[in-house]
Amino acid sequence: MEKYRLIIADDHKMFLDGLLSILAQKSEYDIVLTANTGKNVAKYLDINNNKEPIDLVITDVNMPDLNGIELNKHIKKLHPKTKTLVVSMLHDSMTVQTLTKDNVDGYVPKNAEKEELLEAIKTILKGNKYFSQSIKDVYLKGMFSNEQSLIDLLSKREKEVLKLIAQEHTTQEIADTLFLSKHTIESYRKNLISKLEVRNLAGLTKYAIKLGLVEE
Amino acid sequence: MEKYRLIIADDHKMFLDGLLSILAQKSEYDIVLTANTGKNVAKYLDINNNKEPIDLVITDVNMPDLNGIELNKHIKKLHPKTKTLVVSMLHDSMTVQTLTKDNVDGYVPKNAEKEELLEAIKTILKGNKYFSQSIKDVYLKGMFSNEQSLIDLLSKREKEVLKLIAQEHTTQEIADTLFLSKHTIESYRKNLISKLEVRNLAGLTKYAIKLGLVEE
DNA sequence: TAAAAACTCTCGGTAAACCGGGTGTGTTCC
DNA sequence: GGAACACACCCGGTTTACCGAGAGTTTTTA
Repeated sequence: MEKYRLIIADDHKMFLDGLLSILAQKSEYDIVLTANTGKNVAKYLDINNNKEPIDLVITDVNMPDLNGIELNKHIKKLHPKTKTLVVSMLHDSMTVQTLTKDNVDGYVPKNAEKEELLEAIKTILKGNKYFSQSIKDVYLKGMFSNEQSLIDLLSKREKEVLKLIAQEHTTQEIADTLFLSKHTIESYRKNLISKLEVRNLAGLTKYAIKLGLVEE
Repeated sequence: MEKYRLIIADDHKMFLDGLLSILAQKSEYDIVLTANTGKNVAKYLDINNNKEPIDLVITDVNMPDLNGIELNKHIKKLHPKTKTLVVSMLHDSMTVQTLTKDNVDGYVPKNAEKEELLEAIKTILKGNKYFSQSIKDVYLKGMFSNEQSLIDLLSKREKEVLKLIAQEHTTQEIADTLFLSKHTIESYRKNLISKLEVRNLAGLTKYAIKLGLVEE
């Protein structure tokens, strides 16, 4: 019998060990590689995938170097035959939306039962997609809420300004930094407040964090 | 041979399954209960601990209902013979400081090897403490950095005001809410900005998030 | 019990943010 | 080829935030 070839990527070793324990009981899976960064997975695929293709990469979202979102993008672009399953503890609508947009094959939260994980793996290897109900909920909620397509709600310039705002710079400072008029930055502030439906700088800052523009 | 009686609490079922797989291989441990909230653990201990004492509770920090910090506090107060081991993915200095202050018996990050976890469990059951090197680092860094004892840097009232500030309320609104003078709230703003060494509302908001006073 | 902190309040002034309305470019996409 | 949008800019006016420099009261703690 031909075994399915899997890769697991997660920077929490204990979780990785746990996953390994679970999958090791299943004879049909061959864990080719475990990694704690996305980069290691990408590197492996880039070198070896043509000779011995990988069927499925199971990955976390948060990882150093190359996170799950980037890793998925990389795989879908350069190794389209390799399936991807995201297993993550964070499942905000933005992450879910980005990943589905990037054609991820499945998404299961870490608080799922192991049975569901096995079901997801099986489904994906058959060529179908698998998303946990909670992920679907988040996705739909995101679609119809004010957070709708938060990703491209803001233009590049707006994000740039928002970042500086959240970094505690004043309008004047930002204007100087970007070689723009103070009035321009003031316009951006207005637009941001209205677009993001917040009241003031506090709301803007929270959004900047949510968008990953600034560190907490 | 008398088996050690353990409880595991984590709201990520997959991690829980993983931990179970790892510990099930060891005959000396008896997993009496697994829980996905701190409350369930507390409840179990309160009812059964006198009859059949639990030797060790392994717990995550982030859980609904009753988190790891609160759970540890509860155990140390009402069930002092029961040891506690925190296994968590977040290990900011504040959390570590609070837990050590509350006399936790050990702290291991989730990205530790399973061997280390088993070592930690063994050490604690012998009556000693176990902290991973990375946790010690965080603790020491926290001691000597400007984040020093962030926990009690702010008074209760200051935290209350900071929370409202980060929730996008104006000074006047906060004054009305707390039945205080507008001037008082302005004083708080000033003190907070100076204490937290930030420049404006953006910085305050970020701190409020860091302190867990507001949602992102 | 005395000192330290926390909590409350005052005032006067400046700087910055926020609001509502605009104008005009260029690009992108049906 | 026109609508939609990003991008850049302008203005007057109001509100809020921020700064400095205080002071009195209660509560906690050494």
